[in-house]
Amino acid sequence: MLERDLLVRGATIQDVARRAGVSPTSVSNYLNGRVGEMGESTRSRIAEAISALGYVPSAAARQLKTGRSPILGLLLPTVANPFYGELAVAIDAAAQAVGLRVILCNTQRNPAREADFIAQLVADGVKGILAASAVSDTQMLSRHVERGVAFVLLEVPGRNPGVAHVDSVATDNIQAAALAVDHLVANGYRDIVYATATPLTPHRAERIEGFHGAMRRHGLGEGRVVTDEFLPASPAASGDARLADYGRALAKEIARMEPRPDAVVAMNDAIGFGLLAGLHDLQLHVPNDIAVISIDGTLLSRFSSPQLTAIRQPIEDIAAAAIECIRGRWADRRRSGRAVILSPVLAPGASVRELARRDATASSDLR
Amino acid sequence: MLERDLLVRGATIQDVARRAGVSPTSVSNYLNGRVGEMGESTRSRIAEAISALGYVPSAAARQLKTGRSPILGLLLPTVANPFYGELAVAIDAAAQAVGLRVILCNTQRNPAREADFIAQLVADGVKGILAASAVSDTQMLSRHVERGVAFVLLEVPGRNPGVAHVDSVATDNIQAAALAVDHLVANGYRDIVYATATPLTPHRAERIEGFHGAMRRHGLGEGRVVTDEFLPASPAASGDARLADYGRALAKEIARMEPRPDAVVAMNDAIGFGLLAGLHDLQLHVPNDIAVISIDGTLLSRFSSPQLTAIRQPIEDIAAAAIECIRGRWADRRRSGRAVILSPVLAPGASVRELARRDATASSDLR
DNA sequence: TTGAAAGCGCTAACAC
DNA sequence: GTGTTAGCGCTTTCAA
Repeated sequence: MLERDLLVRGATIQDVARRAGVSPTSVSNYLNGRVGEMGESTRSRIAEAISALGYVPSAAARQLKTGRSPILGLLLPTVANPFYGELAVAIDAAAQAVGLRVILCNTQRNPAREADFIAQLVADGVKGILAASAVSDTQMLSRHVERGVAFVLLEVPGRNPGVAHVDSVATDNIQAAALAVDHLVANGYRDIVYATATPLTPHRAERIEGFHGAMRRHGLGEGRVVTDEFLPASPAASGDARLADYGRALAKEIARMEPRPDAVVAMNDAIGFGLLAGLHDLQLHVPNDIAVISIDGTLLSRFSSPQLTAIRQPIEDIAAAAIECIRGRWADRRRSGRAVILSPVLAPGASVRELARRDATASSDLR
Repeated sequence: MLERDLLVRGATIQDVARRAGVSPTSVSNYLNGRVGEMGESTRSRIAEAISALGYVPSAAARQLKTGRSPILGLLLPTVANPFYGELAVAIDAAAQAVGLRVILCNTQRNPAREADFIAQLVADGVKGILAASAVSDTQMLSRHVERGVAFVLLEVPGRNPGVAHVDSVATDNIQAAALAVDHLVANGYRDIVYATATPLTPHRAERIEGFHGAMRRHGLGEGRVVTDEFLPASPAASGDARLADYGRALAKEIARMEPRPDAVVAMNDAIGFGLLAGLHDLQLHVPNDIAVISIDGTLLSRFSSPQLTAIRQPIEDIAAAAIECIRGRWADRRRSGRAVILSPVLAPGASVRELARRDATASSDLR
């Protein structure tokens, strides 16, 4: 009868204590790793009782008592977008590694959904929120921060979340675009254009800025930017499929330019993808007639033909830094806000012709 | 002082009751929608107090008391795979619609991770788990089911989860492959091959079965299957990128066949994608020289050039059915297990030449 | 080194 | 209609 009860309801810390012939306090100490000053026999009897009863501590009770929760909220536009999908996987893994779980919130870039999600998460007792979807309502943000919720803003443009005690982690967009240009210039390309979609979000604007800066630095002028102002603003949900079509349209525009550029930097993989398709339709060979390099370097860039050369965001590092920020703030709520800016890296593909393929292993062996 | 305390700690149901001049019971009733037999003034005073205090009920306390939790666990291989990404978005939306949240668990198809995730979820008090990653340990499964956790198995091959009181939702794989063949035959293609990757999981085997069946039904013999037995089993994590390369290799094999087939059905979008790339490399035009149709119909299929014609899994319906199953089982733990099999649909693209494009609107108007 | 007891915030009997 | 009360399972002083 009692056995049966335990089976259905689950054993409690009391049951374990009774079976081990100790007090609930000792079991609690055991569970929380305070085994240093505990008798050997006590410890082993507790261990036996726990496994015999199949005891699992109740997270709800623990949370009610401590006010802490091992669950994080992750807000992003949509994991159907491969970039955010990869980011979600990396964050899930980084969270797991330190015993945290992640609630997924696909906001579809809708501020109302975003606010709803945050309210729910807070009601659920979540004490850490990672937001890759721009949190627009800074008042609400700081209200939650006051109440002890740690926020990390991901992929925010600019270097400042604008709210006290909020951290941020982002890839250096300016550097990303610059790296793309550097790679092209290093391989003999000179007439480089930048292909971007509208609207020019701050995020996208930064990449353009990086492009112009790098071109100037190489003494190649400002550099031309190709964009299609006439494309109607796409509904957020289907935005991604649109971007590829859009890249295809941009390919036509680029092919018509006089003189025709010899390389193009794409705002992201989807645009790069579309460019590849469009250039192919126009019988232009990549990379012999024109090179393409894209920013982001998601899984998607591995699917194209030729495989896209890309500037890859360090997704794993972003994830690790974000989790680190959350835990740091839990440890010290009052520490000042920090902005972590990470460097992107070149992910070689086959859409840029390389002058000399340097043999990294050999040269480092020689030194 | 008290004000300040409320700000930091959050108001409780007691605070609300005191401010409204009623008992906690009434507030609880109000919160849980039992407002039918409640005085008008009581109700409005509670509402005022709640908003004045910014009161948010504690999910932990509620869960501790009721044993229920508004959070579901979602196990899948990885949301970096666009198919699972889309599935996750659909499930998140369906869950949101009925006030539930979703914890994301990327198992990478690793049984150990899977078991860990489930143990954690159960410890968190989660009472509903959706698993698109095959749950192999049926003993563990039924143990949790005994304790009141509702399970829904997603995309399981075959019609039977094999555990009592467990539901399943899946697309009809046999029908999916058959639909692909039907569409090709209806458009004049006869010599059709099926391109698949190894290992032949039950899931993949069903699609092959559907292919053979449809070919026979059309009097076209068994139909040939192309596969590359020599490809080493790929590590789960990078499996997706590999599949595209694999499709590219299969294209060569298909081009070499005597006689050369005029159409190919791809096991999934990634393979279809690779085929497109490989056929392009071989100077074969799609769909003029050879048609390609893929199964799944994810966002990915919209990115290719030409856009892939695909048999699309009804992802939104899968999500809705899954959430429905969970709630149904919560309502009646003892109801018998059910298997929901959903039909896929044709998603037209440009990789199959269509004999006659029928004008659906016109014909339906005439009838 | 271990135990007793209070209470986290909520819900659900059960009184009034 | 509304209020009183007893826990849900855990952690954490404080005592022994």
